[in-house]
Amino acid sequence: MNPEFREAVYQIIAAIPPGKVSSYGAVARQAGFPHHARFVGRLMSQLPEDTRLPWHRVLRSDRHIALVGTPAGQIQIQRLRDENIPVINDRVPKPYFLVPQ
DNA sequence: CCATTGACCAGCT
DNA sequence: AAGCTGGCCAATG
Repeated sequence: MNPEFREAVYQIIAAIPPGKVSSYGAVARQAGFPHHARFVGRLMSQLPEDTRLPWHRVLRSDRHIALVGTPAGQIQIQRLRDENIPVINDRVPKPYFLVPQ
Protein backbone atom coordinates (compact mmCIF):
# COMPACT_ATOMS: atom_id res chain seq x y z
CA MET A 1 0.00 0.00 0.00
CA ASN A 2 0.87 3.60 -0.52
CA PRO A 3 2.67 4.77 2.68
CA GLU A 4 0.83 8.08 2.46
CA PHE A 5 -2.44 6.27 2.72
CA ARG A 6 -1.24 4.17 5.62
CA GLU A 7 0.01 7.14 7.60
CA ALA A 8 -3.13 9.15 6.95
CA VAL A 9 -5.29 6.27 8.12
CA TYR A 10 -3.28 5.78 11.30
CA GLN A 11 -3.56 9.49 11.99
CA ILE A 12 -7.34 9.56 11.55
CA ILE A 13 -7.91 6.51 13.72
CA ALA A 14 -5.64 7.80 16.44
CA ALA A 15 -7.80 10.93 16.52
CA ILE A 16 -11.05 9.11 17.31
CA PRO A 17 -11.81 10.13 20.91
CA PRO A 18 -12.63 7.55 23.59
CA GLY A 19 -16.35 6.90 23.81
CA LYS A 20 -16.82 7.49 20.08
CA VAL A 21 -16.59 5.25 17.02
CA SER A 22 -16.15 5.67 13.28
CA SER A 23 -16.39 3.43 10.23
CA TYR A 24 -13.92 2.03 7.71
CA GLY A 25 -15.48 4.06 4.94
CA ALA A 26 -15.46 7.27 6.95
CA VAL A 27 -11.81 6.80 7.86
CA ALA A 28 -10.88 6.19 4.23
CA ARG A 29 -12.80 9.27 3.15
CA GLN A 30 -11.26 11.50 5.80
CA ALA A 31 -7.81 10.21 4.90
CA GLY A 32 -8.42 11.54 1.40
CA PHE A 33 -8.81 8.13 -0.23
CA PRO A 34 -12.46 7.45 -0.98
CA HIS A 35 -13.30 3.96 -2.30
CA HIS A 36 -10.63 2.44 -0.09
CA ALA A 37 -12.68 1.23 2.86
CA ARG A 38 -11.44 -2.32 2.29
CA PHE A 39 -7.86 -1.21 2.59
CA VAL A 40 -8.49 0.37 5.93
CA GLY A 41 -9.64 -3.09 6.96
CA ARG A 42 -6.56 -4.60 5.38
CA LEU A 43 -4.33 -2.32 7.40
CA MET A 44 -6.19 -3.24 10.58
CA SER A 45 -5.64 -6.92 9.91
CA GLN A 46 -1.92 -6.25 9.63
CA LEU A 47 -1.56 -4.27 12.85
CA PRO A 48 0.83 -5.76 15.42
CA GLU A 49 -0.86 -7.14 18.50
CA ASP A 50 0.73 -4.55 20.73
CA THR A 51 -0.36 -1.58 18.62
CA ARG A 52 -1.39 1.54 20.47
CA LEU A 53 -3.97 2.40 17.78
CA PRO A 54 -7.63 2.35 18.91
CA TRP A 55 -8.68 0.07 16.07
CA HIS A 56 -11.62 -1.16 18.13
CA ARG A 57 -13.33 2.20 17.52
CA VAL A 58 -13.65 1.42 13.80
CA LEU A 59 -16.88 -0.31 12.77
CA ARG A 60 -18.76 -1.13 9.59
CA SER A 61 -21.04 1.47 8.09
CA ASP A 62 -24.05 -0.56 9.24
CA ARG A 63 -22.74 -0.13 12.81
CA HIS A 64 -21.82 -3.80 13.18
CA ILE A 65 -18.53 -4.63 14.81
CA ALA A 66 -16.01 -6.28 12.51
CA LEU A 67 -15.25 -10.00 12.69
CA VAL A 68 -18.34 -11.11 14.58
CA GLY A 69 -17.81 -14.50 16.14
CA THR A 70 -14.01 -14.40 15.99
CA PRO A 71 -11.56 -13.81 18.85
CA ALA A 72 -10.69 -10.35 17.52
CA GLY A 73 -14.38 -9.53 17.48
CA GLN A 74 -14.74 -10.49 21.12
CA ILE A 75 -11.78 -8.32 22.04
CA GLN A 76 -13.32 -5.43 20.13
CA ILE A 77 -16.61 -5.78 22.02
CA GLN A 78 -14.77 -5.99 25.32
CA ARG A 79 -12.71 -2.88 24.65
CA LEU A 80 -15.75 -0.89 23.55
CA ARG A 81 -17.64 -1.83 26.68
CA ASP A 82 -14.58 -0.97 28.76
CA GLU A 83 -14.97 2.61 27.61
CA ASN A 84 -18.72 2.62 28.18
CA ILE A 85 -19.78 2.16 24.58
CA PRO A 86 -22.76 -0.23 24.54
CA VAL A 87 -22.65 -3.17 22.14
CA ILE A 88 -26.08 -4.67 21.55
CA ASN A 89 -26.39 -7.67 19.24
CA ASP A 90 -22.93 -6.96 17.80
CA ARG A 91 -23.92 -3.36 17.09
CA VAL A 92 -23.21 0.08 18.49
CA PRO A 93 -26.10 2.60 18.66
CA LYS A 94 -26.00 5.46 16.17
CA PRO A 95 -25.36 8.34 18.63
CA TYR A 96 -21.90 6.96 19.38
CA PHE A 97 -20.64 7.61 15.90
CA LEU A 98 -18.19 10.47 15.61
CA VAL A 99 -19.23 11.23 12.05
CA PRO A 100 -22.82 10.75 10.94
CA GLN A 101 -23.03 7.69 8.73
C1' DC B 1 -1.55 -12.18 -17.08
C1' DC B 2 -6.16 -13.75 -15.13
C1' DA B 3 -8.85 -15.12 -10.95
C1' DT B 4 -9.84 -14.88 -6.32
C1' DT B 5 -9.90 -12.69 -2.00
C1' DG B 6 -11.12 -9.51 1.49
C1' DA B 7 -11.67 -6.20 9.61
C1' DC B 8 -16.06 -2.68 2.97
C1' DC B 9 -20.17 0.24 0.97
C1' DA B 10 -24.50 2.17 -1.15
C1' DG B 11 -28.62 1.21 -3.34
C1' DC B 12 -32.52 -1.61 -4.01
C1' DT B 13 -36.05 -5.13 -2.69
C1' DA C 1 -34.71 -5.10 9.11
C1' DA C 2 -32.18 -8.21 6.44
C1' DG C 3 -30.44 -10.07 2.27
C1' DC C 4 -28.60 -9.38 -2.66
C1' DT C 5 -26.02 -7.08 -6.13
C1' DG C 6 -22.58 -4.67 -8.23
C1' DG C 7 -18.81 -1.74 -7.36
C1' DC C 8 -14.45 -1.00 -5.34
C1' DC C 9 -9.02 -2.01 -5.91
C1' DA C 10 -4.43 -3.75 -3.95
C1' DA C 11 -2.57 -8.05 -2.74
C1' DT C 12 -1.92 -12.82 -3.61
C1' DG C 13 -1.26 -17.22 -6.18
